[in-house]
Amino acid sequence: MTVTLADVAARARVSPATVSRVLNGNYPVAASTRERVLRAVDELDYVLNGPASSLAAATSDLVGVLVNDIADPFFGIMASAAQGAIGEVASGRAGGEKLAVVCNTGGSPARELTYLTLLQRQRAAAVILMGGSLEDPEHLAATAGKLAKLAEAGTRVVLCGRPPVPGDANTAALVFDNRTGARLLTEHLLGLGHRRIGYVAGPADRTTTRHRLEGHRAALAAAGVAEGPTVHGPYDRRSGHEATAELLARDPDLTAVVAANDTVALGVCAALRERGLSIPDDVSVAGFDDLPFSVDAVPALTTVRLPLHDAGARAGRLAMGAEEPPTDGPVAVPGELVVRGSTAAPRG
Amino acid sequence: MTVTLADVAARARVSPATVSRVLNGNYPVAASTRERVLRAVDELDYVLNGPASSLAAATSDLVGVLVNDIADPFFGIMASAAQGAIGEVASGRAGGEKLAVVCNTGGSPARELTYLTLLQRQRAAAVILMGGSLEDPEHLAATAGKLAKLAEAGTRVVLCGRPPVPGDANTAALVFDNRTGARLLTEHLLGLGHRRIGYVAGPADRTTTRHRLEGHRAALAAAGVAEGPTVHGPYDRRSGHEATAELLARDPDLTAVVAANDTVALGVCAALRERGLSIPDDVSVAGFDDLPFSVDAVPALTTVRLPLHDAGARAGRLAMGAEEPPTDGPVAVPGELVVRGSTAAPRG
DNA sequence: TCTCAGACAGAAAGCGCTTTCTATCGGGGC
DNA sequence: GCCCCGATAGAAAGCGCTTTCTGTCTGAGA
Repeated sequence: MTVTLADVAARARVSPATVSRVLNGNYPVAASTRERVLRAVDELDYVLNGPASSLAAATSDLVGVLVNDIADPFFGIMASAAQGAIGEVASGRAGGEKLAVVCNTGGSPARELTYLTLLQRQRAAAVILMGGSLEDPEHLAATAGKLAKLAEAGTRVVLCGRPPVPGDANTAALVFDNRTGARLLTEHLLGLGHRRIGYVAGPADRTTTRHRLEGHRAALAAAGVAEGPTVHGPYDRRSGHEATAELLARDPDLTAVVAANDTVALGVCAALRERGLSIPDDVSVAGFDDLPFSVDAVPALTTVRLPLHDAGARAGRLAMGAEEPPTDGPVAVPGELVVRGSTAAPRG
Repeated sequence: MTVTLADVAARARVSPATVSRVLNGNYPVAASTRERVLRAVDELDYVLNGPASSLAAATSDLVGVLVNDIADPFFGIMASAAQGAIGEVASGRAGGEKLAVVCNTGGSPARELTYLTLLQRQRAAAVILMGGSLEDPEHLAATAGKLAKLAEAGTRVVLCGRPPVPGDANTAALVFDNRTGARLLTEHLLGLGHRRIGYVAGPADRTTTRHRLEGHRAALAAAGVAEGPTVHGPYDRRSGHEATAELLARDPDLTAVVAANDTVALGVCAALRERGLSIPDDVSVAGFDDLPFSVDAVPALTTVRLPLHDAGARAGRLAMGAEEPPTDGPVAVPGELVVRGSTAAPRG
């Protein structure tokens, strides 16, 4: 029925071992033999049996990329960059074709663990975890345990945009400097003269949420300005939309709103407009991430640009072992303040 | 080193066969035995060896979802829905845990084929191809061949938003009715009184592009209105931005622009604004897909809503065999015209 | 009491590949 | 002319699981 290595070997009049060696290219094979084998492979339309190969070699060519929300371009961009980098590295290695796949956890710790187990089952070559994590100690411990098991089994683990596991110095980590980015953003607002700043934060128990909030508060504290109202919600536009009403109810004299990210900011803008408030004349709005649509918002969004593409690509290379991770802790990826039309000095 | 089935068997004082049966739940095992096995699994922290299992069973628990661009929410939403549905169906079956993974082809035919081969290697349980395909006969034939091979090997193949392979009646297919959607949209514009309508199309050789363009032209033809300028480009905002200049150069008196999709429409809006043209007073703009950000554009985008989530979920169920595909051709998924602020009657 | 069906459990044969460990074959060095 | 080495190729032993084929044992029916 299906063509096997043995069939190819028979056709090429060599042993299965030789065919395997030709296909994996890690053992000297005479050019003429190689050619004969390759021809047989072609003629028989042979496709390697992945599971058999993985079983025998005790490793597979799967690389898993876990993301919190695949429908969010924030993750899409990073994942895409990682896949691209992985493909690029793989194409330069004989028989190194990797199956880079992205798994959508939907932000659920349970699904994250499930995916990790599934990848562990497959003896994945590498796993990249993208995006902030839940700060629940139990889940953190469970994840750390899984990652340790994976690493132990030879799977390369890379964190991208997620704080390193404490005490685990040997998994590569890329972390966005959310704190500094948020601080710069709030400083910008303070510099414009804003003193009543509302904040629409992400889910309360996520690292990203906390870090951005901390940066925001640090800026406020440094300037001696009191913290305005803060509302937590998911990282989506609806959250921004709903939170705005709450923010305004708590402080009707708000002159600026900082959102957890650009998507949320869009919701904030919509809600503000619905109430007849103009941006930035009545209220300034700022986002975070600088996703592609942010420049097209009206007015264009002031935000903090994160080098999503670069970070994803780097994570991909790290996962392929094509780049050495720094030995002294995680790589800090800085964000860059991008000032656009959605922020301005508050009305006289 | 690593714990194997045999270790678990030894610990539970049963044969490996029994452990396997407990884990796969498809053979009667006494409750007490089952419990003993499960405990052993737990105590030893056993993780099934996927490759070994797949090899022996000649099938794996991988489900591949191929998308053209993972950074585009259009695909993200569908992929997310599909993964969700797959997870849901899987959780209802003992040992039916599936590893739903999304693969990003970047619209490249070569990568599409590569992924298909990789998935074939893994003996994937199912493959879902999302989004329109290239219309190159050679690539079409290559893809059709691969899909036939996959189906033959027992992999379930589902097309979502991609026209069925001619002559292949047994792979399930969900197709968006892009033609009708596009026709409705252009009819809406015509109804408002527009007679000079520019069109920013997607890449020339894609099915989606062609179908939308055909619907647009059909509406024009039915109304006896001459076709305005048309420019092709990728499905991104930049394309819309650049195409707008071209469109305006070809016909400075354009009163409306139809874009290939919402993302492109955003680019069109930006370009129009940069030239000091107001939307919809000077020029009406329409998109397609109704992605989440479209309602937040200013003005909100008139577009054609595609039930991306539903379609993705359905594709997922089809891939799991949890829903029977219709025997009489593909399922046509209709789009719904959504009229918002970006379109209005042309100026006097 | 004896038989037999039904419910479980075990033995063992692979699944298709990788990878040591062994040949085998020409040559160059002495 | 002999020995040893480098370059290739083959033999064969698994990798860890699934599954068919056989039991074994229990209780119901006769």
